[in-house]
Amino acid sequence: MASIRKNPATALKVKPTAQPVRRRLTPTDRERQIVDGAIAFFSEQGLSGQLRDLAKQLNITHTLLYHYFPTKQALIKRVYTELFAGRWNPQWEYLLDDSSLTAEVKLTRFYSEYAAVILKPNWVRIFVFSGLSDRYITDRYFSMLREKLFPRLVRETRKYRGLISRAKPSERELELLMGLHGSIFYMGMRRWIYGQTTHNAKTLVADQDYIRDQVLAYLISADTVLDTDTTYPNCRIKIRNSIPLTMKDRPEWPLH
Amino acid sequence: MASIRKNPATALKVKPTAQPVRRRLTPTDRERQIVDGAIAFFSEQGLSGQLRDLAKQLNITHTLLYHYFPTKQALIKRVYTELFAGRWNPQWEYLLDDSSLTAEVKLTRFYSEYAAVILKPNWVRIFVFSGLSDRYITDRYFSMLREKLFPRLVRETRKYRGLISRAKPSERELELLMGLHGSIFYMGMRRWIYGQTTHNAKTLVADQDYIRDQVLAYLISADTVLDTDTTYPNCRIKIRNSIPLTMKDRPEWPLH
DNA sequence: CGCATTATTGACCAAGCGTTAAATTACATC
DNA sequence: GATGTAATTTAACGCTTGGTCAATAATGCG
Repeated sequence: MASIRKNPATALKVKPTAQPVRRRLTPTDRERQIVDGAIAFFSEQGLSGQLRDLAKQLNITHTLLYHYFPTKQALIKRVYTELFAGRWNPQWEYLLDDSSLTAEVKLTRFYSEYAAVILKPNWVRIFVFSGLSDRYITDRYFSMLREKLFPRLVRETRKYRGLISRAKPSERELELLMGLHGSIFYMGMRRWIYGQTTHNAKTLVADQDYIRDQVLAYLISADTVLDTDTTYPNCRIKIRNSIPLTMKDRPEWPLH
Repeated sequence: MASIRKNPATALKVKPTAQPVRRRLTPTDRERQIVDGAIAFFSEQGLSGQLRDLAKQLNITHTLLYHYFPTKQALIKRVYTELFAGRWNPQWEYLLDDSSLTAEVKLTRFYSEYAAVILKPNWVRIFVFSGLSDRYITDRYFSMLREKLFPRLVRETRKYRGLISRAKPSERELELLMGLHGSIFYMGMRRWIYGQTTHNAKTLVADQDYIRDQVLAYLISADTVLDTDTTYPNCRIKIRNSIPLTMKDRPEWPLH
């Protein structure tokens, strides 16, 4: 009896009859079920998914949703906070501040753990859905990254390059860093938005190798690329003049 | 008279009165106007944007859309082909095959031109919209890239590294390459989905510098990183054992 | 058991959707 | 200027949407 109340979901599964006599959960359980269901539902259907479909998926009527959330927006906002807020691990900041570790180790370790948290279908899809609509979550999230993450990464990159500047990160340093950050987020894009790679047991291991590659690529190139000038407009990197960027001077090739 | 028929749009603009007596375009012009408007509209509102709003934006009734496109899906499909098909420049393949240019030059030049084509709000947003919905366009597009672009880039990367292998690109080579590709696409994400950077006159120039940085970062690191093993599962890169990837062994830090 | 509480539901609404068909009206041609 | 063609609009349908509210029934408690 008590077990039924504590875990109604499993209690239901032992009754395979088609009769849907599954009602009156405790408010806490029902709300939990709704939020979890909403996360899965919206990440699949997008934020414009219909409440009736979500309710059907939960085996309840859509009106019950309004008993727990006054409006659809409120439910979405709840999904946001549930999925994004509180998933930032404060220990990451201490990890990146740990002076006993090298930059390679810190960046690789951080991005491995970070990727394990964010590279999930719900996270990636709802994040992008938000970016495409009102940017409610993306705006908040990036301001958090700009405050807590990017400065630390730039600092570590400088340390790796042998610099000890405390100056504000230059546009160029940040842009190069966004290359690393983007290349890792792009893993999630390919996997959960473009549906390209299959996610099997070996994936997690391969992810760490991939991330290490990308981190090393970033650090190595930061050492080389950034050692020329500080800002883009006056970039004097030597290859600049050797690469004609327009196609005008290229002769007409025969087409297929 | 004839000029009015040939370019009704401009003829309308000289009449600033609020009276909307702008009707009866030639079918070609109207269809053109609808398609262009739909591209702008759907990239803004998403593919679930309402036809009535699109029509209002075009100063026509939404039913007129059905005179030119039998269904909304047909209009969307038209937007797809208009926006993505035919924007791949065949000359890019010749550029990448040109044996008189170095890999740095070719990759930088290619990605600069490529970015100028795809890093536009319509392109990026509709592309991602498609990936989130039925993947109609993204599937086709990536299979095109896999056929025409990625093999060439891997080949050039090998040439840059001093290799002359004609072997099928390894998973690791491709993954590292996706880092480059993703870092450039991520420019579009940040700009047109996250709405982060403002697009001013200097942006195009800065883009080229950014792309050059990313290409160099990729090539430099490919030379270093890939010079260890060929596949991820057996990667023997020395840093591997020196980076403990889990946080378990890290002592508990004091939280804020 | 009986009662009060409240989780849950069914019926309903107004607005908005894609879509269709018929009615209008702008224009080319004679 | 009259006429036929067809571009365009008006009107309307059936359906779905987010949201409301009174009615219902499952549960805890005395």
